[in-house]
Amino acid sequence: MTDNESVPISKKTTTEKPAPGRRGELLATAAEVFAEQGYTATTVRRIADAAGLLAGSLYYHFDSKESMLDEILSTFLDELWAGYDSVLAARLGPRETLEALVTESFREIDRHRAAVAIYQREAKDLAGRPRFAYLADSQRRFERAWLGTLERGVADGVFRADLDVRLAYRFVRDTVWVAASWYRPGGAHSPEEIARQYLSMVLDGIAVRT
Amino acid sequence: MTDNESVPISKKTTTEKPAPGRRGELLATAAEVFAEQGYTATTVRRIADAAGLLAGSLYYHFDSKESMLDEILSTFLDELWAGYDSVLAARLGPRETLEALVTESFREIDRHRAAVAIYQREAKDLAGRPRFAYLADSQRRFERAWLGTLERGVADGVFRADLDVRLAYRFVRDTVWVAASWYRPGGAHSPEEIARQYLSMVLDGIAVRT
DNA sequence: ATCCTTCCCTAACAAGTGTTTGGTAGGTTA
DNA sequence: TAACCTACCAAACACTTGTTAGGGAAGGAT
Repeated sequence: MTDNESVPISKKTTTEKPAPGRRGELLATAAEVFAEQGYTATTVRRIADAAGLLAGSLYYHFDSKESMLDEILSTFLDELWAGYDSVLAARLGPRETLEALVTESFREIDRHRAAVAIYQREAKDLAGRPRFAYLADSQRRFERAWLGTLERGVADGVFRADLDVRLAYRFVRDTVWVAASWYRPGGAHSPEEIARQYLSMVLDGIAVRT
Repeated sequence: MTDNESVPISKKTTTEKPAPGRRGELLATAAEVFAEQGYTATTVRRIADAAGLLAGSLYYHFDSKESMLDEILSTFLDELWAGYDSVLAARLGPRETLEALVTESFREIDRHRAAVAIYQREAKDLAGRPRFAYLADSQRRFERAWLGTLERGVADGVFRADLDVRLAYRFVRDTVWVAASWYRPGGAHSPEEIARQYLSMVLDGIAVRT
């Protein structure tokens, strides 16, 4: 069911974000380890190992293990919503909006692969805690954006009306974001190419038209 | 067609598996907690709490926490492959095989929701450990079944040839199994109904045909 | 009445957890 | 030169983790 392309943890080969200073480097390393092993399964000693320092030294840069996770997720979500908002602000038609959202999503996966993987794994549990309330907020905004686009498309007659819209929403949402679990930046396909193929499947299906 | 293979109705309120005796009850409870919080994040004391006994008492029934996970996953996979194999043995056409596999998958999600969720979350990490080598085996069989069906369909001209088959495989696979993260048995839709709608989207797309 | 099986409890163990404290080497600034 | 800041280490802290050992209550079988 799931792929098993485990990548050995290296010290500095992260293709991740342009990190400002040491703090950013450590965050990128932590994100990589979190994504690979899960948040709770990851010990601060493991992060320190991967970063080349001792566990206690991490606390010079961060308050706690949880605050690392917090900063990783909130940074990602800020950038995600910057992209989404500019798409939504363009007020395109439903189909064009969907296409733009999907493409933007794959670009985010390309840039924040680790953060997306962490989000996928842990968001459901974390959303309950007060500190991570913004995750639940984000989920609601997310649903409004996608579900609204789908409903508008059904009303305009560009999306099929014989489908459960809510089911279609989860379908589209999941198909896009689970890609973070197998996607590796610098692979065979660019984010835009993957988005194009995904959109082709979601919009027109994989069956030959008769 | 409907398998009324006389499954003994347990007196517990869990809609999960038919549990033989106390051991099965405990396994079902553990699966529920694992699915909710993740395996490593779950303490044996938490499982014991949910089951109404003390942590140490679990070790009368099981060797270790890991063996609980093992039994949950292997039991699920055994049943999954029983279903898949009978589908594959029927040697239907590519499209019919795909439909049958998807439908069977949603039935498995319906019956083993917790186990599927655990599998989704942890399989990637576990597959490396020798004890869970069967997870990697299962992944390979899985890929062969789905990818083979898709390739056969392309060769037969029933599936589109202009798509990356490997991408399509991951697309179909993921769309089906991530449903375990939101599906709740006894909800508005039956497994068969969800399968029908998913298949409609995967095969024909969500866009209106022009 | 005795034995045996099933099931659980109490109490502890060693290892690992996130985190704190005090110290220090090296570069930058005053 | 002296003071200061950055980035780290070494060593410990209180706590939680999975797990074990020994014992006992209930009930059916002999």
